Amino acid sequence: MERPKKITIEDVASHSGCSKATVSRVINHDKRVRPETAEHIMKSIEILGYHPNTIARALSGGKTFEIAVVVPDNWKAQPYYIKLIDAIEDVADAKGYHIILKRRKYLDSVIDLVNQKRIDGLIIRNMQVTEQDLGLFSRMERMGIPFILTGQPAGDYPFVKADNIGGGRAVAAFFCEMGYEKILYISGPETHIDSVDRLAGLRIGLSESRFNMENLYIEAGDYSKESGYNAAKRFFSSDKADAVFAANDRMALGALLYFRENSIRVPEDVSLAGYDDNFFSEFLSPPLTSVKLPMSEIGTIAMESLISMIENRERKGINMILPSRLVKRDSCRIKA
Amino acid sequence: MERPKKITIEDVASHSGCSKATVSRVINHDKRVRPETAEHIMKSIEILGYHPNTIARALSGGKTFEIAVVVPDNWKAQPYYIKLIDAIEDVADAKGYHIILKRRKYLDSVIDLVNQKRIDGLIIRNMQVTEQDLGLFSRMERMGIPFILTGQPAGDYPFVKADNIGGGRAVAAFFCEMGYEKILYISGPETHIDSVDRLAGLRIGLSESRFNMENLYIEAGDYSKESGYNAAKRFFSSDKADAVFAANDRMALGALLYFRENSIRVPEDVSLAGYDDNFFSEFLSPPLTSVKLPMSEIGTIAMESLISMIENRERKGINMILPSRLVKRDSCRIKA
DNA sequence: TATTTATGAAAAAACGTTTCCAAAAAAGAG
DNA sequence: CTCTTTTTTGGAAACGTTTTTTCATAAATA
Repeated sequence: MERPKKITIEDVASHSGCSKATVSRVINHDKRVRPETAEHIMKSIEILGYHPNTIARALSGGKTFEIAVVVPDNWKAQPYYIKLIDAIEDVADAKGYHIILKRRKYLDSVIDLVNQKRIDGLIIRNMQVTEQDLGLFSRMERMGIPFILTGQPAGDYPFVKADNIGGGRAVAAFFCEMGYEKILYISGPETHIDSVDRLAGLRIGLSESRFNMENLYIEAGDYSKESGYNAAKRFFSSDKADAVFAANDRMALGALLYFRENSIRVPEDVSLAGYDDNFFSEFLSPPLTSVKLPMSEIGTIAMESLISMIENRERKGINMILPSRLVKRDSCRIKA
Repeated sequence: MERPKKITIEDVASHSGCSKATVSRVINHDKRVRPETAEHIMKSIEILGYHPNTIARALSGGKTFEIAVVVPDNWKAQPYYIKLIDAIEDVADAKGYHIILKRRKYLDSVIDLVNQKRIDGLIIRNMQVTEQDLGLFSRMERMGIPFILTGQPAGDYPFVKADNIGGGRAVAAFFCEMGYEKILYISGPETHIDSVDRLAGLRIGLSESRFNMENLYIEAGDYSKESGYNAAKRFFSSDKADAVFAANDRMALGALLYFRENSIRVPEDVSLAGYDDNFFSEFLSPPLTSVKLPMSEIGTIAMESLISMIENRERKGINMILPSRLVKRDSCRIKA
């Protein structure tokens, strides 16, 4: 149980014959210290193996080098969040930051962290914007704690998000290229901007290819596997289409299950595409065509931007929309 | 940019007419303060809306209420880690702790946190034990920072892990029940204790059911999908078996792909089981029989135990092995 | 009644930084 | 060489707690 005897700034001061103040200035790269003095102190630091105590630093009004990352409660359902977090951590570590992970349900505890100034900033993955969110946002703004949204933009706070319109458009272009003439879109909840944007993109892309809009049908879902199943059932029990585009992969999976149960072959009888490029998509049979979200890029850019806001006391953060990529797999086939 | 004026212990002291020391004692439930005084102070705290500053607390030698959770570099491949983390966070939040997430590759930064006493404890998911790990473990022990392993036990440090032997045994019992008489085990890396344990469990279970051990075959893999594919290919190109048990789901998936390519029907021609009950297992066709790891339970117990070590200054942590559960799905069928 | 012992509360020291302010040293101007 | 300006440095306060020490009062013992 040996106590290795903490080396403090005091020790460095006495060893180098300077004052604590000067040593502090040296470690913080304050330019108003004579170069020779600085070098001398650096040597002492080296010899003693001194490392500044970050807690004391934080107390004295400095930074904590911790940021919070808030993910949705059910992030388990979307393993791509791991990519987001990994990217954030990569940037964070390079700059000496640590990340505190929080699910949305524990927002109260995040608010505590903010009030206590225990974090230098936040990255929030918000799928919708509640009153509580807005309260938190404005409080953070008042307290001067920077944050970045990586889900839905809100107010004019900084955000980094995926281009859902572009994704829908890419699917449309692909569908037209494959010769589909009758298309079913399975939507998410009406209030959910992602689903709305994807549909908007789909419409834009279809128009661009002179698709006859009367042959675009829409069934409502709620992002769940079951709702995808039911949407497919509602439509296909009395009708048929060349292709189905679901607003997310889980609904696409639901539709796939319906097709399988009813001997509708994919892609021979109907082509199918989803969105998110969820973990399981490539393992389905047939592997599912989907749109891959740029989660790594979002994480990287969000974190870089956040750090820049923290370190340069920038008030204004970025607004950025990153392109998504269509991943073509066997669930779509050219129409004969 | 209004500064809401921080309320400190000083304010509470003057408002209540007591000293900072007494207020501090009240917040920390020190019993040597007269109940009436305590109540009076509590009222002041209530009125002023005082919340102790955790950074100052930490500096003054107290706890930080932060713990680090270390996951493997490629945790992305194993989405069940999210369950582990969620369970840890649930317990943590209830007790007022925050979790700092770190991948194994950033262990240096974890060591910094330890040296600075910026965390009260750690939960480490370690798949193997390196020199660097052992160094960290012994340093933490010297510094009196509690930690718990949730992967491989090492030294006699506390751990919580899944029962791999029991899982293998359950598969064996199930296989015998289904009437399989010739079985292929696709192993993981030889050095990997999980795979070894699963095989050991398989052997135990088979013996218990008087299986003829000469009909147990083994092909080596390395946990990757490709290695599963190749293992299946090596064996089935010149032989056949009633059932295949892969040491993890990804290899089972690889085998499944081989079978599909070679028109070997699952489960009609061969039954298949994996391990981990990975996210995609239930979405395969056929859905894959697998062994589900008790990740939530591991997380809960690890965190509860860690907190108990932290708060009671317990030296000795727990050693615990939690049962795994066989999840039967359509990839296995009774042998005619 | 005088002396010791508990008990409750205040004052002060400690934790390790940063930063403000003033003093000292160096540099520049005349 | 003196006076002013600028640069560099040191002392001390501040950050908000916990903890140790000290002190006073009330209760208990002699």
